[in-house]
Amino acid sequence: MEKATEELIKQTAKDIFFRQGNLHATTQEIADAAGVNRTLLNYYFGSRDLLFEQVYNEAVESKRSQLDEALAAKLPFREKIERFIEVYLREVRQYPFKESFLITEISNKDFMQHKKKNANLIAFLDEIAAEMEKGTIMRMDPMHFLVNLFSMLSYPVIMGPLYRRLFDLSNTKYERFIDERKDVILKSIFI
Amino acid sequence: MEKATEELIKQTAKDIFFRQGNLHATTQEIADAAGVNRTLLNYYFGSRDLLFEQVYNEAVESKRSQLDEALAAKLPFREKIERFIEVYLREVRQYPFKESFLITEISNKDFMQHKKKNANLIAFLDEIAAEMEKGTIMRMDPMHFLVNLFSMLSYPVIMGPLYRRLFDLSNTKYERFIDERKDVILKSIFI
DNA sequence: CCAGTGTTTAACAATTTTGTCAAACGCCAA
DNA sequence: TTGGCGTTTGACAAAATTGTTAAACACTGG
Repeated sequence: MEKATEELIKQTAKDIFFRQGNLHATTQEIADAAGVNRTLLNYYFGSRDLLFEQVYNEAVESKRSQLDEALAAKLPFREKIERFIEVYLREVRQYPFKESFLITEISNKDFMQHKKKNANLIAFLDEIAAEMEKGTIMRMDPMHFLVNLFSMLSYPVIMGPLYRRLFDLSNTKYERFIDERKDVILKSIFI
Repeated sequence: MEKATEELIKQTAKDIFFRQGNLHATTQEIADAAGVNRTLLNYYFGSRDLLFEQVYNEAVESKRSQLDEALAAKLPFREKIERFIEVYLREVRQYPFKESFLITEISNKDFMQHKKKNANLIAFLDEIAAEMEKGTIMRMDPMHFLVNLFSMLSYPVIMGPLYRRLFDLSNTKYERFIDERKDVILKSIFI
């Protein structure tokens, strides 16, 4: 019942994919980084693809539950948004390549179980609509409101490496830039 | 001087990477899709990596020039933004995985030539600042304004496959959703 | 027509990556 | 201590991917 190694391998893989951004790492690279024999990947996960599948599914699931949790919090609307931004930014800065990995993998694989439409999400969309009635945020399809929020949060971090070059920014400058995002987003969203 | 085949191969590669989203396509897959012998990839490009490098560089360059062109247009601010949104949306819908490809490749390679900071970009940032003075858009660091715009444009398309699953949306529904983005973004940006 | 030049192909070789298996190891319980 | 069981390892095999070469081909200019 020694799950430590299995977990170590999986965590190492996630670190390589999500943090270092080495999106086509080989099993050898993962094993080396974890300090174990490559055979163990097959022993515990069967094959490279199955390891990827597991990592992928857990990443999607963690994203989903993270979103769920944030949306279900018993807080006033604005605070809820603020907390969500903080949580999301922290996560996306820790694992800047997580969403990129999901995108590169989603095209190939088709193993995501189709779950029922999220109840918390529906409730939160209503909450957004109510807030529009109150006039604290702009009127639009609540779905667009949510997507705007996600976009402004994720995109600058995901595309950091690209825009740093496109705009010729230094790393420290870009770091500072990301730090400012929370306030910018709040100002952009609330009237 | 028969450049047709070389071009065919390169275009096919771009189609596979940027449109189909097969971000780790093999040389064989590319050759098959182009209907040519795999050896030609080596004949024209030397190696797989050099082909990737060329595709990558051209993608970055096209993005840069597309941006440049839009920013340099002699148009009133709002129309300039509108046109930019249209051009960008058309591009990003035609090649939804282009930016994802750039992100997955940028980490490995280091072959991008470092160009001087874009003059048009600087001019446009001033233009944005002037517009804030006029009060037609919200006050913030012009860089953030630009990033907000990029984010709201790109992210929903890039992450389409993911959020379609996360939110359990049908394809046609998501298509319609993207269609609405232009108006939503304009409403979100202009006061 | 013919030589020459650039293009394309098939067969082969090399490399890289993944998968398998039997044996060795370590640890706990009988 | 020893037998058993899950874990780990190294050596090997298989598969997949990329790179190379010589020859066939096609076309053009002389």
